[in-house]
Amino acid sequence: MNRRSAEDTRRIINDAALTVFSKSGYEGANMRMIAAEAGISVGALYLYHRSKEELCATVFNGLFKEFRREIDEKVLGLSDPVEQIRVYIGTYMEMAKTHREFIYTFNRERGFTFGVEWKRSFFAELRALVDSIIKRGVEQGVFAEVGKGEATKVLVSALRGYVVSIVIDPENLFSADACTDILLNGLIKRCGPQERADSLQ
Amino acid sequence: MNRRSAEDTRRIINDAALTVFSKSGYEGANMRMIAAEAGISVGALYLYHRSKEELCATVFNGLFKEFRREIDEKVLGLSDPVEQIRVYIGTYMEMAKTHREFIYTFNRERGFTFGVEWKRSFFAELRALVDSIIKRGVEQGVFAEVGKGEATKVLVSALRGYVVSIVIDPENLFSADACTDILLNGLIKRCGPQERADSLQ
DNA sequence: TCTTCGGCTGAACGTCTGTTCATGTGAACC
DNA sequence: GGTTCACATGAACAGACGTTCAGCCGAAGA
Repeated sequence: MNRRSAEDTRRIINDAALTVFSKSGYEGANMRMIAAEAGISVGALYLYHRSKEELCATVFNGLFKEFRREIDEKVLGLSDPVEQIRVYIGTYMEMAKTHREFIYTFNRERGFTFGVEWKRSFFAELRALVDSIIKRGVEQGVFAEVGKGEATKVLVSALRGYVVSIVIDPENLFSADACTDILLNGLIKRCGPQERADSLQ
Repeated sequence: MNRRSAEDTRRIINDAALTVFSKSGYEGANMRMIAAEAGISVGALYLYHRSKEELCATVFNGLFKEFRREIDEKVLGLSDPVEQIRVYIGTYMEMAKTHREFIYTFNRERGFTFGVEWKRSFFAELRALVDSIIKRGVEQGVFAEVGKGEATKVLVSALRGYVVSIVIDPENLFSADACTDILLNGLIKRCGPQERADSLQ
């Protein structure tokens, strides 16, 4: 039954691994589960990947690149910082919902310590992107300056918390519009002539 | 060497369990580690707790009560909603830093599925508290109304994301003041006569 | 001194894990 | 038909885990 090419098998394994890791986490998943999901033997996994770690790393790297590409594609073309923030938030939330568990797993899993370096650069890149958006907004006089990059961190944290909520507390999910509204306009009621920017509800 | 009373041993075990679970997570921790930390034998653990699950549940429940008590004590006495939000954020962040890993572990750990019910009620209670603060603020005309409880969810998520950052991305930590400022006043620059409320920087 | 008993020990057990390796299989070429 | 080779198998291994249990220890009462 060696119909399949090595290339096909590799893809099948990667897909199965993504499915299983997403459903069970890194430590919760085991090689037998992945093999079963791929309809393949345990031994075959080791023909394509040196170890569980390396398999997980491969899957993660693919997902990261996809995420980064999509965010860049949608955000970098826009010129209005307000719009950029809105789209960033929307895209992030969409991606998070699509890859729910895996993103969360890779954020958390203790056993997945080898990915630390990638995580750092991943977060750093995303933060740098948001940072540049906000900085430009400040220069244009649209955004207020809050601390040194503190606004970026709060925004990043809100989205990070959103991912957590997806997995463990769905009741806490909010809409992208509401999130954008609050981060842009704040909770305090504005009573001056200045209206809430882009009030969407 | 049976100097100690059962009560003392029970306390020693709970303390050790908190330490080990915090450091290694639920799945990462094992009974031998907890026994070693407590200076006790593995068997003794089972004289006081039926299983690893039950031990973790005990530790978690204690921490939850402490957390809830402290939040209530500091927030409920205040009358100004703005001040309540500020103190809530500050207290939450302080508690999170103190119990870093454990809070995060209990938020996440897949192996810790049995605590799901407690988690739900824990989150529900905290959300209800914030919700009531914001609702009162809206009634008093201090806060703008955003969706149905959406503001609460964004605030909760920002703090939840803060906890995540503590553990996996310390570079993303922000100050309580900055967080309060952004959630209250938003990112958009206010150019009317209305100043940023309680601007702290 | 002997018995009882609360408190404790840690080797042993069964199960599950990541990984290996001797072996099988079928297509493609000689 | 025979050989080669890429692809694949799954029983077996070594280690780690949660849990158990036969037994130890020292104080207190008889």
